[in-house]
Amino acid sequence: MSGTSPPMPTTAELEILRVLWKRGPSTVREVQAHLEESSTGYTTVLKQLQMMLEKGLVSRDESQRAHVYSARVDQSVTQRRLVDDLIDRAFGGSTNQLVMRALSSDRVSADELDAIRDLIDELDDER
Amino acid sequence: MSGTSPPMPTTAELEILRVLWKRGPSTVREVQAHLEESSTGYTTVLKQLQMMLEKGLVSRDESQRAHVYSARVDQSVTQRRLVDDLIDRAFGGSTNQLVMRALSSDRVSADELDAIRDLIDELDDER
DNA sequence: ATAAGCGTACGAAAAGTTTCGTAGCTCTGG
DNA sequence: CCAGAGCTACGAAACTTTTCGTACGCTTAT
Repeated sequence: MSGTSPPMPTTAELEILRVLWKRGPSTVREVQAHLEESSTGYTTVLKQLQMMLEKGLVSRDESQRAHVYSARVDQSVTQRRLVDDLIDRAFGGSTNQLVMRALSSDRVSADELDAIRDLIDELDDER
Repeated sequence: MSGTSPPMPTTAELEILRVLWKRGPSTVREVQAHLEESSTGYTTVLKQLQMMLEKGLVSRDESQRAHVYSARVDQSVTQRRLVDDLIDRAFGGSTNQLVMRALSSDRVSADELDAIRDLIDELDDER
């Protein structure tokens, strides 16, 4: 079988994945139009998508003249992998410390704190 | 003044910083000995530290034959920057979502959840 | 039928990252 | 005094990532 999961997306690849996650299957031109940094040239985006196909990060439908690309990796799984990677690289494997660091930033509203509290209560029950 | 803060550390640089944060000022050899991937060659570590000096990530004391390097960037500030960067790149700027994603991973113990709950209560009071 | 437009494929430049070989200096034990 | 060990400095190879130019094919509107 093919056990190996696709590699971690690079920064540019992640930007593209975010467009695909948000919009669903899209052509190169559509992806390019919806990139934040839409200054990125058309062929650049095309090339990126071709490389991402190679890596298994996206799939494509070639039945139309303009190929249609779809994310092949799940958003939540990818986010999880990125977070876990950062936890390992910068926090010595402690999820806890990452969360503390993220929360002590003064950008989280009271409502959001409530939502997190609820999640913690839920998780707590499971343990 | 010199407003510009040092650039974000790369993966290899972060590994070295982690040693310096943990051990305090160290020689190249000491850093190399304490790297997880201690298979890294001596001159590789030396070169890294020289580049990090150039970038302003570390400082060094040359009063001894074996130069002594110190982290010049704060651990918590660096962690914050890395987390913020990931929040922007992968979570559309939502600290909240990153925290939720990190917590729903089943690696956090009940005690740790308690600690986070306490932090949230504290933060909540401030708002 | 033909030029303009839009699409893919491909090669490769430019920049950043990681790694190490080699040269050369200084200190120390025999 | 001299060989060897230990250190720094430097250059450059091997990769990866990002970006784009160019070539070429298909479709269509005049």
